[in-house]
Amino acid sequence: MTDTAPRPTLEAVAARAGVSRATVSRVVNGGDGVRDVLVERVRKAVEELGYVPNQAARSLVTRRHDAVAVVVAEPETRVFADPFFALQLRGISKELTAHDNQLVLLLTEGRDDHARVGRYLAGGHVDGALVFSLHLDDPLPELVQRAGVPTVFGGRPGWSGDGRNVVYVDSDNRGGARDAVRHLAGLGRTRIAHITGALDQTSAVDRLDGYRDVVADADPRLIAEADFTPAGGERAMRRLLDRCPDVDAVFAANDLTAAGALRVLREAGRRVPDDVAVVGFDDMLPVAEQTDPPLTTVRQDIEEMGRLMARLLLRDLDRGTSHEDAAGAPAGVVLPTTLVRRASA
Amino acid sequence: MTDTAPRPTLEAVAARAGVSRATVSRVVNGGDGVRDVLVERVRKAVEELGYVPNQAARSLVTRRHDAVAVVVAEPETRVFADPFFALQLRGISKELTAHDNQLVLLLTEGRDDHARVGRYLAGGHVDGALVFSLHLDDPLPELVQRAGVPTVFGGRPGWSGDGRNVVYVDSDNRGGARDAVRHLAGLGRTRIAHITGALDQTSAVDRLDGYRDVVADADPRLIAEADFTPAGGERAMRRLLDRCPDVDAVFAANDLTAAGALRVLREAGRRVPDDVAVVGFDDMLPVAEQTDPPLTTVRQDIEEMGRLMARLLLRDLDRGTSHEDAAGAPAGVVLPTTLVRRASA
DNA sequence: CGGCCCGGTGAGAGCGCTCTCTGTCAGGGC
DNA sequence: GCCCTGACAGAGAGCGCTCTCACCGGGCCG
Repeated sequence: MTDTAPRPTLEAVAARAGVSRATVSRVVNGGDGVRDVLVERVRKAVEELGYVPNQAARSLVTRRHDAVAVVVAEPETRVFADPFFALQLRGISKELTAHDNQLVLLLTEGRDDHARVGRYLAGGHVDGALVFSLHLDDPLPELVQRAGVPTVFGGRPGWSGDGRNVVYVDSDNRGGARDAVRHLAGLGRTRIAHITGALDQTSAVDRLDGYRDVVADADPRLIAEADFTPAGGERAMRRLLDRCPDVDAVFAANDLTAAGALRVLREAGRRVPDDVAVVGFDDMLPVAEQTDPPLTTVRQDIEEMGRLMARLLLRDLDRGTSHEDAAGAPAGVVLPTTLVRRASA
Repeated sequence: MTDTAPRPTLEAVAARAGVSRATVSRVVNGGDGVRDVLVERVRKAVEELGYVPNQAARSLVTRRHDAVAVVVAEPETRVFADPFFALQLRGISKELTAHDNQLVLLLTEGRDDHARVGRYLAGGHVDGALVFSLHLDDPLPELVQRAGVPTVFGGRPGWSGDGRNVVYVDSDNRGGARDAVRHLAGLGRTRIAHITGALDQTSAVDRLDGYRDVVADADPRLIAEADFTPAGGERAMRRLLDRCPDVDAVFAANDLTAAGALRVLREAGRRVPDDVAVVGFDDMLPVAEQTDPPLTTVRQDIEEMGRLMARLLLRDLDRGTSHEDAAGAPAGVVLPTTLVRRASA
């Protein structure tokens, strides 16, 4: 019962339409150079038989798969703790779908898995790859590049790509950080602290750089290193309060960290934003809106990032193995951020 | 330079090893019935040439793809607002990877997209599908079933599957809800309210049923309908406070809703848990741990759900088109939940 | 009026693999 | 010594599609 009726082939459609296989193929693939009468006849036959081309057979000869791999390194990290990834994926999916490409998801689980991913990509199962790799020392980018698959990275990879130009899409972490700190300064704050993210990630480094751009002469004690987690934020805030009791503003590397800081400030009896103003980063909604007070933060258009990554990759694929246009192609695209004002600053 | 060197074929490996294509094929696919000497020779040739089988060619003849589609309906909803989906995906990915299957992600964007998904599944590009569909009236499950692809659903679908047995994996929403309410009762609370989730989703219905199991004679005014959002939780809590000022406990259908309720309670000057105890559902970490006070809630093993879905599907695929074993196969697998005690109840 | 060109069509050769079927050789039973 | 058997190896026929190339006829140029 469940037996799948043998799927109709090109041959079957050709027979029914009274034409050759070649003609059916032409019609199915756009129908250029075929008389309208025949196009119509073929279309009808396709319809009646419920013909769907066999992708495997097609790929075998075209060497195209119309499929793109999305590689996410070490999902145990931050990636999975917030909707960031899901949103990006959605952007990617939309763009790929619009161009009739499939999305093959590859989640890596620890170092051993890298080899598997490398093998898969080198195996030529997909036309290109979209790679998310957070850590500076991650071997994945290089591995992917070596596999010879056209690739676009999500976030600036901490890797220069031995000569080849690395294409990536990132948020303007540095600019966003600058905006956040300037906002704080504009509020008249003079002792502005920064709780960093995990500094083995470019986003954290860039945000720190942005902070420094504005507070060039920052008291080094005003910078506390953390790791993008709430607990890390708490610890950092305690340290900060301890060594600089006069701190009157905090720019946290992300919302989770800011939430932790907020809690410590409340415990310490500091009023937010009156005594200490706080700004986060990400605009991670379930958190930013739920904190007390709601968090002023820097928003990035995450879905658009995903979309752009896909668009960049597809463009590359379209013009073949991105030959000598290295000079012209933009290596990195940086998306703007916006400051979202809520109650915390 | 970027030109991919022509990938070695079976033929090439055969030539190098001095055997026939058939023998290489046998070795690559397990190597049964081939003398050890030859196996070794072939292995060496494969290694030296860096041979990777062409999946397209293989699929063409085996009609197997070793790929599974994961279909997520309408990611605009709750699915994408929390790490739920990401965790499930991770479980699925782990299981699929362990069995050398690829994960093709299909996100649907509105109704029109259903057709696309149906076409894709019917097109025989994947061996099976894992489908997440939240809403009772979602046409997707039926569509997928009609496509004739072996399928496992995530969450109990609100659809009986005209005769065929629908396989799904779900959390014990009803049992978890019972535990939550019993916990509240055990605390001596007598006016226990329930803020429901969106009742067009089976999870919300099941949780409501669980509540009713324990508070059989519940005052109907103690039940306030919401929609799984924080804002909905706020509104529901206000209504509750309004019509039953003597409420001394609240079981919210999820953590987000509970967070909203918490805020309204604080505004209203009710102390939690002293005046009103609150329990959530999901144990959605960024929220449950950040609320004030931290939320007592019902945890579900989300990653395991994903894993189990994949396992069930692969089992089905292994024994061919799940023929007449309908009677024996379990239609639904329900995973247990556990109550996580924090400060709110 | 003959040769040419050109849009439109069909024939056929693979793409790289699997799998059946045939062939071979060694060993054992009679 | 002959035949049968069993364990391996190889030959070859496709899987369903694309794409090149040959072919055919009609309009056009000379």
